[in-house]
Amino acid sequence: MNGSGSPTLEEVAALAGVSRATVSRVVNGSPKVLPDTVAAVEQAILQLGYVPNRAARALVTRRTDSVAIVVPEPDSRVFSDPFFARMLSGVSRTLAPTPSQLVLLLEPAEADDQRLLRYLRGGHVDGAIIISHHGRDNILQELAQLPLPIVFSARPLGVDVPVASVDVDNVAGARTGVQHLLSIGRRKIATIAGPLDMTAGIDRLTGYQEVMKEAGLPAMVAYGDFTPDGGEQAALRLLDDHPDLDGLFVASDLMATAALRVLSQSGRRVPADVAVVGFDDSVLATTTTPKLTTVRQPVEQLGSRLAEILLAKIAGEEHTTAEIYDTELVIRDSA
Amino acid sequence: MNGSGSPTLEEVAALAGVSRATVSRVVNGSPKVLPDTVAAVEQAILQLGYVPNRAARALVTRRTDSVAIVVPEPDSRVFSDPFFARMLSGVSRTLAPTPSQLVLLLEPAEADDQRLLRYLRGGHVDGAIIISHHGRDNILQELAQLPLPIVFSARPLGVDVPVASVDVDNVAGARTGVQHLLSIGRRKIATIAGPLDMTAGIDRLTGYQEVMKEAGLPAMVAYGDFTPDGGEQAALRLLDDHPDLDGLFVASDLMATAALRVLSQSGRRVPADVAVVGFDDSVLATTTTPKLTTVRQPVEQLGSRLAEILLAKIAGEEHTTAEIYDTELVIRDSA
DNA sequence: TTGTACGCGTTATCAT
DNA sequence: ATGATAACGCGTACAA
Repeated sequence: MNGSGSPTLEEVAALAGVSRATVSRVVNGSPKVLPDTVAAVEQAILQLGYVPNRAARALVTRRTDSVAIVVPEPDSRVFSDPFFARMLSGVSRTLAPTPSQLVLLLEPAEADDQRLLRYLRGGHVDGAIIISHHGRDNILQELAQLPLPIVFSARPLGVDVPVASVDVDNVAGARTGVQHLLSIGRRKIATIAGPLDMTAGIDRLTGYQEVMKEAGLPAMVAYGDFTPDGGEQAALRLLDDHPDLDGLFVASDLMATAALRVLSQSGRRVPADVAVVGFDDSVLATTTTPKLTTVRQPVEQLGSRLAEILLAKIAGEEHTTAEIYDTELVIRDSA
Repeated sequence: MNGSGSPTLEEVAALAGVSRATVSRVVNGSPKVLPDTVAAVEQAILQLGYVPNRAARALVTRRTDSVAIVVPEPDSRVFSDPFFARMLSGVSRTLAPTPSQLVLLLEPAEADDQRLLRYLRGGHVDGAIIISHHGRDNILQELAQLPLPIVFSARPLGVDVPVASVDVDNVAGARTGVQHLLSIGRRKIATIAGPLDMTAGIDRLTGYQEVMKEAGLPAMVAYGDFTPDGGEQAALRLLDDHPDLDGLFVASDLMATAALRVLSQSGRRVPADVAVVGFDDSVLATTTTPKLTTVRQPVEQLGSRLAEILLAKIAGEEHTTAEIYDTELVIRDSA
């Protein structure tokens, strides 16, 4: 026993009557150790409750067995959206059976980008997953160029080097949603789009615009910022400008919930007067009245895949492609 | 430069023309270093982009500068509730200015408790925050007895040793909510309680029962599991058993949203026919129709305080008391 | 004030 | 198959 209470390799070796090296081999599953020796060592490990010292190991292997999940967003919007928790859940699920631990790097207050970059460059983690929504400054570009395995949760805006990323097909998802509104007979279809400094905002708007154009219908757009407040403002503007609209495609469930409320308060029935389609299929979608018809993104799966790719990159594989996953229309009561 | 690309103390020393030890002193802010020397060293550090190797440092200091946030819940309910993200945000906020990193320990699949305990005992982190909702098995008891600074996010059920914990006054919060229903003239007040293996479930029910008893009114209770589905089932049962109820106190916003929907579908108007009060003040509360009146818990603050206490314990302070924070009634449209 | 020298617990190389 | 032994990068008595 050393001072800190944890037994060391040395002590296990002494108890098992072998050398440090042999114990190390057993711990790391080396094939060339006599079964008898293995048994003796394992017995000693059990008896002492030995746990390898990660710091010592990291020092020599130059691997930390930990990966970072980075949220380089100074504002707390990320947290109010259930999206983030689902992502985390997915990442964690594929990391669980590996030795890798999840280190959370958040930028809660004013952006101290240099600190973040220093940390990532300092060899404290083996790789990083970037959950970023905005193309803020050029932090994404700097992250992309780090000499460290990195994957992005969405095609990072304004980055001109090839990166690995995982995302849903936002354009196609939006198309599905708008087409559904068309298919149930709506013609005066407006959209509440997300901010244009996020790929999700841009692409979902594009999908809406494409379908409307193909149908020969005029586009009606208001912008929100993916928050309930933003959704509310946008919905009010829309009703003001186009009181006769009969369909509404909203770029996120969080904003859609607010829109539903605004519609209801304006005396409109959903879906009878105005049919509403959201985007995400978050927990929120089933808490509204009526339940929200929405475009589901498989967020947990994205997170899971993100982790898989990162692990592969850490293992040395090249990977600089954008993986795109399909969305799925979930029809409930609002459209 | 060594193989990994990061410069070492040695290289900084060479460039600055001093010894390793002196550089180390500068890095760690030792007071007795000549200003000139400090300047020279800092210049060298900057020039080389030196970052201390955390593994090497941890090896000798026996501190890891990282704390764990542990969610020993095998099911994913934690993630569907915005509560968790807010907690994380609070913890992260007070950790940000410190050197400590946040390590996330989740138990996504079947509980591998021993693995978790081994990890925590292995000196990989300096301390841990336990976010636990259930009194599952005796994992909490085992955690509480670990030779490691630990704080709990709520008074842990079934633990008979003194522990440090932070929570809101759930009894008082529930009382406030129910009293509000009384104050607006409701007399047939039911509750949707949480599960009785969580302190939040028990205490909020207690608060409800106390107030009802004091008012000489009969209690009407249905149980949910803090999910929307559970809330829906409970609401249906309640309406079935007590079709004439005019007030409803729901132990969580997530369940309350479902209850609102059930009430609406049953043809009842909220708050005209039935007034509803939730608990949490999560993002959900403003997404419903009508907006939810609810008992706010300062979740970010709890997380923040949790981190503060943990840091203090790591620094050597004793701390085994339960800190209780106040809730606040947020009156919106549902009651 | 600064430098020397040792030890932290592990892996990896090289003998045996 | 196993055992010495040398790194890994850093902090810190102890010396100077």
